[in-house]
Amino acid sequence: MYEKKIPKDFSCGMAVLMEIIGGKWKSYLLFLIGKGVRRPSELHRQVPAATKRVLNLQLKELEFHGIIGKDIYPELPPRVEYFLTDFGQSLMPVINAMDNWGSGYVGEFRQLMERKSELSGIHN
Amino acid sequence: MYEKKIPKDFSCGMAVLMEIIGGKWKSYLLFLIGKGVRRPSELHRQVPAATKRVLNLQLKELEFHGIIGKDIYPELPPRVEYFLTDFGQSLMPVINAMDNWGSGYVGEFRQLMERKSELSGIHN
DNA sequence: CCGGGAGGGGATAAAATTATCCCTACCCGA
DNA sequence: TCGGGTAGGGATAATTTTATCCCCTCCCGG
Repeated sequence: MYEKKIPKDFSCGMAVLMEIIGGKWKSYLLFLIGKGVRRPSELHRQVPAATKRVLNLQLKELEFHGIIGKDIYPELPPRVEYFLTDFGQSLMPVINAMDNWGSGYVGEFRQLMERKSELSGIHN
Repeated sequence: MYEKKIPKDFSCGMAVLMEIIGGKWKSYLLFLIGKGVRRPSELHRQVPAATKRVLNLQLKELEFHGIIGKDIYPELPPRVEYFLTDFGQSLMPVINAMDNWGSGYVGEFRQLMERKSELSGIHN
C-alpha cells in the first residue's frame, strides 16, 4: 500500500468496494480463496501470470481490510493458509453477482478488445 | 483508453467487470446516470473533484463498452445526454449490490484509513 | 553440499491511470 | 466586447499501481 497524495472521496459505497477489491489480481485471489485454494504457493500456481511478490502485496491489502485472514502454522516447512473472514463471506454474494454478469459478457468483450487492437495495430 | 503493453487475462468474469467499471470515477458516473443525471455539465457539477476532461475520458470508455449511450442534439448551445443502454441496465442490479455492501462498510473503512495515515504521519 | 520447495520482502524500474493546463467553437445577455 | 455557459480534446506532467530482480531463512532428498 503506497501513500496517496490525491485524496479519493468515498461518498458512494461503490467507491469503497472498488478500493477494497479493485486491484489487478484481487478478483482472482478472492475467487480462488472462496473456492478453497488457501496456500500462497497454490495461489501462485493458479495465477502464474503474477509474481509471488505481487500476489503477496494484494493479499496483504485484502487482509488489511479484513476480507481475508491468515493462519500461520509454526511448522517446518512453513505453512500458511488464507481464509475468508465472516466479513469476507458477506462479500461473496456480491462477488458472485459480479462474476456472473462478467461471464455473460466475456465473449463480446474479447471481440471488442480485438477490434481495438486491430485498429491500433497491436497484437498481444 | 491507452495502449496496454502487458496483456491482462480475463479468465474470470470479475476481471471483465472490473475492466469495464474499474475507473476512478466510473462508479459515480454510472450511479448518477442511473439516477437520471444525464448532461455532462450536470455530471461535472455532481463530481467537482474530477475535471471535465477526466470525466469525458471515463464516459468514453463506458460508452465503448456499450454500457451507456449518448444522444447529441444539434442545437445551440450544444446539448448532450447520456443514458444507460439495455446492457447498462442489466448491470444496475450488480452496481446496486456493490453499492449496498460498500455503504455498510464506509464507517469502519474511514476509521481504517485514518489509522493508516496516522501511522505514516500523513494528514490529508 | 547443492537444488528445490516452503515462506517472505527491499529497492527500483516500468507501465498504466489521472490530473493539469490550455485551446477550440458557438451563442446569449449585460 | 467581455464573461459565462454549452461541449470537446491535445500535450504533457504527476501519481499510483504493477513488475522485475535479487535477497533472506529453513528443511529435506539426493
